[in-house]
Amino acid sequence: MSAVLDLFRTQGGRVTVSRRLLLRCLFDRPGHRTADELVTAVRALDPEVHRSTIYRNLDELERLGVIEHVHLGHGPATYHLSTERHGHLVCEHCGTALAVPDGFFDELAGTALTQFGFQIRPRHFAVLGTCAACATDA
Amino acid sequence: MSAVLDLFRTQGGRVTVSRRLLLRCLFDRPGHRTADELVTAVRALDPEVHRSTIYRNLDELERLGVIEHVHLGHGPATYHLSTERHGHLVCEHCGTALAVPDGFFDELAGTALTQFGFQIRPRHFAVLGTCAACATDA
DNA sequence: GTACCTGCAAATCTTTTGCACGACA
DNA sequence: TGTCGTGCAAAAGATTTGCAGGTAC
Repeated sequence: MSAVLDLFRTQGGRVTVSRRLLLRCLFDRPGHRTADELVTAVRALDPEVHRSTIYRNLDELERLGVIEHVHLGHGPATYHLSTERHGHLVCEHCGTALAVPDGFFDELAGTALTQFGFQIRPRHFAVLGTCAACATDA
Repeated sequence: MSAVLDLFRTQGGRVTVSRRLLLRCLFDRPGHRTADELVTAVRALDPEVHRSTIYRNLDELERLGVIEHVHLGHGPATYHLSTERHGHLVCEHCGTALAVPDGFFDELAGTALTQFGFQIRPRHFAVLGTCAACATDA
């Protein structure tokens, strides 16, 4: 985490209260969090931090490669540390998000590359479908 | 197309001007169109049709299975006839959407099912990445 | 001191909703 | 004639932006 603060400094940026708090929230409880959840979390530490500041800092952290955002379905984007890299299967019926290992998309990546010369980045959007539990219900 | 109009009738619905025009636009020029593009297209035929009516009719057509919407990236959803079923690879750099055959995701679907009991519906979100042209540029 | 960051308010963009009127069957 | 669809206006939800003041370095 202090490595990230250095990253801000070396890129000509500044280390500020809101950036420190946002990073603390991201590192303290890993996983996917929406911008709104992060606003709540940061404001629990300092109610002065403004929503738009958090959006701006999330953008900045993404530009620096520290975090990524993914879309688990309709609704807001979710942010997570780049170190937690995995794909997602999201059930359209119950909303459950299933984390899948990084290698899950390897076959697909190979096919895309050989057939179309296309390098996929398969984690940005979740793959929707029906989970085992909901399939047996139906 | 008249089959769809019958579908409206048999489901207890009505055939109206705006529904007729929306269907004409969808059938006349196939491919992905955003709601906004469809609003423009329908209004070229009848300027009275309201934006919200088109959204409501798109929902209804999707419920009837006539159309589907997909997300090709950030930005608005795109709608297309269910008969044009194919996945998409969207280049993050140039925005080009590459249509891929329906079988493209078969391997992934098998893996998801055997490993997680999860039935994927892989066409709802595009797969992002870098297309061949942009990869050689970089 | 100065460039960068922030709070604030307001705008943006896409989509949804409540309501009263009008039209299809 | 009764129900369903529509236009309208307004709200909703997520995110972005212009600006003027404040702060890290």
